Amino acid sequence: MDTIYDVAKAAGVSPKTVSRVLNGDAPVGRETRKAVEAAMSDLGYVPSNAARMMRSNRSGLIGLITGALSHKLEPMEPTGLPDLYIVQGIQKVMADSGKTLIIADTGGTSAKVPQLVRTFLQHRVEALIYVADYHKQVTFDTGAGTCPVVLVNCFDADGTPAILPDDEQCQFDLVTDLIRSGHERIAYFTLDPAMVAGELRSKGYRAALEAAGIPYDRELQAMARENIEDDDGGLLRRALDSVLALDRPPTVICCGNDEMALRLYGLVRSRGLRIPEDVSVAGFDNYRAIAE
Amino acid sequence: MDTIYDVAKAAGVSPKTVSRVLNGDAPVGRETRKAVEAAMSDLGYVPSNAARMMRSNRSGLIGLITGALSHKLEPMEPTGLPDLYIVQGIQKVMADSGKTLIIADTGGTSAKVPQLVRTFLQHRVEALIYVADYHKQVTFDTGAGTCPVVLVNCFDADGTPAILPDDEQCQFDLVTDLIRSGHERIAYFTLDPAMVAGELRSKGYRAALEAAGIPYDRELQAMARENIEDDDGGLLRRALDSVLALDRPPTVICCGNDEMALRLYGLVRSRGLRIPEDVSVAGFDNYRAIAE
DNA sequence: ACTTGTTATGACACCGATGTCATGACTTCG
DNA sequence: CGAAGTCATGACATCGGTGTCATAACAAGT
Repeated sequence: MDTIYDVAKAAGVSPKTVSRVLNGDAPVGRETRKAVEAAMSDLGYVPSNAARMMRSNRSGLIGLITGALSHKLEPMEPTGLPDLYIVQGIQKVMADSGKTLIIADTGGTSAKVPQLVRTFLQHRVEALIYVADYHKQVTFDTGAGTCPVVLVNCFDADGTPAILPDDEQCQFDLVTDLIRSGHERIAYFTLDPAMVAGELRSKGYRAALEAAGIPYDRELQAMARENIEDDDGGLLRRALDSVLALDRPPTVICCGNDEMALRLYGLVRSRGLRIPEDVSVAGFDNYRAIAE
Repeated sequence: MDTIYDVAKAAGVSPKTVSRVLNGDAPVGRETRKAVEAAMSDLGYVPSNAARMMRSNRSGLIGLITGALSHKLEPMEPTGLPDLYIVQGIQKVMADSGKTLIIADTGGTSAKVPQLVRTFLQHRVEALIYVADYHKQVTFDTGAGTCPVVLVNCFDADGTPAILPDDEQCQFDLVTDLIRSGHERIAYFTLDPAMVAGELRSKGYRAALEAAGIPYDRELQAMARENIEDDDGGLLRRALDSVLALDRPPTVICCGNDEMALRLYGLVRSRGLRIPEDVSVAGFDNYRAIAE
């Protein structure tokens, strides 16, 4: 692998001039530039990022830590925009802005995170991004490092910059839409209350009802958590039966996430009800696979 | 960010000794080592990979180019082990062996590849891995670079090292298994003949029949390509009808991939046939999502 | 006791780029 | 016409580690 010196010699100029051609940070004579460019392509020269970085202190690297790669094996996610999509979007933006993204997967266990952070710091990443698999609170420790961190789909107690889905607003919009379509009896099956998204969406749900002047009916809201392993779906079934047994059953049921909606869909039909004539089912996350 | 010199000063030793502690490439006195380690953790020292690499010429980076991230948006893949799984596996191996994986996504268009390769070469990756979305032939140009390349799920004309699924052997094994289970009339619905995997699997299919002494019946093999956009499923339907109309219809139908199997499954049932009493359906790729 | 070998350590150059400063040629303006 | 400014270029130090070699202390073998 040849260096900037080889190029300089081939072009009959000084290394610094080659550097200037590379970076365009200072004027270079037309003829000189052409000679240098010719030499570079002749030799198949590729500048070394390592050397460049040593002097300029800009690595051009962004470290991304996530579990998106591994947990995609289980197509079931608690809730939210699938993190793989987020990773994808980030990758695209980085490529466009000339940064190189280093992706490390936690493999599901957050125990590996410090090790991964360390590796990234060794590569002097300019920033660290942590993408959580669903909206939640985390603690993310860079270990005394002073590297900028951005949390995506999660937040911590220290006020680290974070990008979060606006669950409350979205749920508000969804319910408002339903009301506008003529629904008045709107049930809402919530997620595990420990989940941040669930709480926020509940707020959005109630706010939308209030805004439309529809009284909040406790009986129309039920916990039907889905992401607990030993839940065989009984909660969801009981929740469905209880709202259907009401004097004024709901005309639409909102689910905490799409996967719940999918299962509810099956349950409703097995009760002999038609969708959407008898009752509608609304999801939230809009998985592409499930939407199909 | 402090350097090896700061650590050396704090520990009262020479920089080289710190380096030795870091790399363990030469004996270091017990006391000295302890002092250095204390200094390192005191200062929160993280070695710079860039500097290390300059001298030692080992970047510890592996470049991976794929479309796995982006095309996962469409859960439908022509055939084969989903490449995301492959990427995942590679990531795991790399992490274990102390290498850092840089992943770049092509975003679906291979036009970006040269640019990505260039970026990776700038980072002086120790090897390049290209993971194709399905078993096929490609041309992968490093642009005069002398970087080791490994192709996964694809191959090129130059004999570049490649890791490929053994489609022929697998199909052979599958059909042999079916024969062992008592099947004799085994239909095979192939993929687009332009696909490498399809061809190989056909060979495996015929080889298995031959090995078992079952004559190959042309009428039991039909092309029912699935991955052509404007194919509305008519090919598959016609293929099914034609084999069912035979004097001795098949007792099992092998599909070129799982997705085809899934659709066939639906078609067969809509014909009023029971599975597996009347006819069995065998897939190939074993998608986890679909298997469920 | 003397050579040889091993252990522990430091001095110094070097990897390949870029930042800083210097220099020479040429313009421009009062 | 001389001072000041711009353009094009090169010399040289420097970033933070590691490879090479030198050196000193001490143990072991003859």
